[in-house]
Amino acid sequence: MTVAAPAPTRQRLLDATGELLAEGGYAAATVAALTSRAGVATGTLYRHFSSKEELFVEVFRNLSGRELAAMVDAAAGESAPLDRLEAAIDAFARRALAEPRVAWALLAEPVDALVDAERLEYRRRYRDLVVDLLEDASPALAAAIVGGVGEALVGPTSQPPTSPQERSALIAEIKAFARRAATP
Amino acid sequence: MTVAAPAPTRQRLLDATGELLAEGGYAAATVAALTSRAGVATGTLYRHFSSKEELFVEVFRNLSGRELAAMVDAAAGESAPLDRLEAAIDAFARRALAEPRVAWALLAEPVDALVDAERLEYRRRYRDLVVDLLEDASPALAAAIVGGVGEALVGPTSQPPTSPQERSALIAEIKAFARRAATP
DNA sequence: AACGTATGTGAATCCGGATTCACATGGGAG
DNA sequence: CTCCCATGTGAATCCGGATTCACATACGTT
Repeated sequence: MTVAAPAPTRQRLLDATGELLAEGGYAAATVAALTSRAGVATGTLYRHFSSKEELFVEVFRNLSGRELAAMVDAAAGESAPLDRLEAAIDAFARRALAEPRVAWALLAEPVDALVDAERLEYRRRYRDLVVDLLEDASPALAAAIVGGVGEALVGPTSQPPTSPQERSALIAEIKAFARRAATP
Repeated sequence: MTVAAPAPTRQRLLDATGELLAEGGYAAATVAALTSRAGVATGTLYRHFSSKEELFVEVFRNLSGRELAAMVDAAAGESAPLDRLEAAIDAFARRALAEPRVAWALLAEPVDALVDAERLEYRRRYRDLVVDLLEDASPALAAAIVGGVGEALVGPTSQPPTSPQERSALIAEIKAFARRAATP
């Protein structure tokens, strides 16, 4: 007796939106484009979500949750605080470089108010994760580490994706940065 | 010989936009609002700028240039690389905390494409300034330092403005962070 | 004075994309 | 068999803010 099993259509809308996001960011995910990719009419969106924004929020939440989980997971394998931080950053960096468009959409790309609020929430979680991994680091320091990793990786000044070697070098450098910053 | 001529219209438009920006961000600076504050009709904007975006770009450029200049200036008083970095960050942080709305508008607030491009440019300059102050630090490290300082100061996770003491403590913590991160 | 150019005006218009709604359709309940 | 509700459709509509443009006005030039 499955209660509220998500209608296939609903899931197709979520999937289509995620795909469009990964390809061309929020700008590419218009109602016309995403309903068409999901194989439904525009009006159908509103049978499952009260607005486009709400659909976006759900997609955003799913994607962000996955990233956070991957970091927590990676950190679980280590026991020393600095090693945990490094493991989490390693996971984050690898994933971000593998799917740069998604990373950009989650961390920095301009969107509407509701999604922005959601992003705020997730930034806080990243920060709190760092506070946690380092066993009660100050929030400001944790924020600086999160911001530093983010900027170096997907910030507007970061170089476009690199060759495998350069990629490894970048990740190593970012981890070294974080370790120094976190070392009292 | 004109004496104390009233600010020309073009300048009044720039000023009005800057004020609105400092008060309510880009969202508050609609064409209707800013022309009204400047005391002219909407159409007048287009006698001096080819579009609203261009007006914004000019305002943005002025404000950002001022910030960058303040940092360069502050750094000029020091001779050791780490001291120069610290002085520049100190100047940046004090100004950002004094005018948080402006700092947010310059560093992070979502806007349109043209302004975004300008912001990109200025982020690079901040980064390059750090590369320079540290005498050829790697761009990635410089970006991480810039990102870290920015996030801790005006990022979405940073606490709202604090009391004078808390403010000093935050600045001190950020400087310490940058110093550690920049120390080989 | 007559003309030309720069500047100002603001209601009308445009514009792109989200949202609505009158009209299907299908399948389960009574 | 009929009714009802959930779901689907897509053209029409709405919406908010930027942009245009026909009509002043001021002032310098000839």
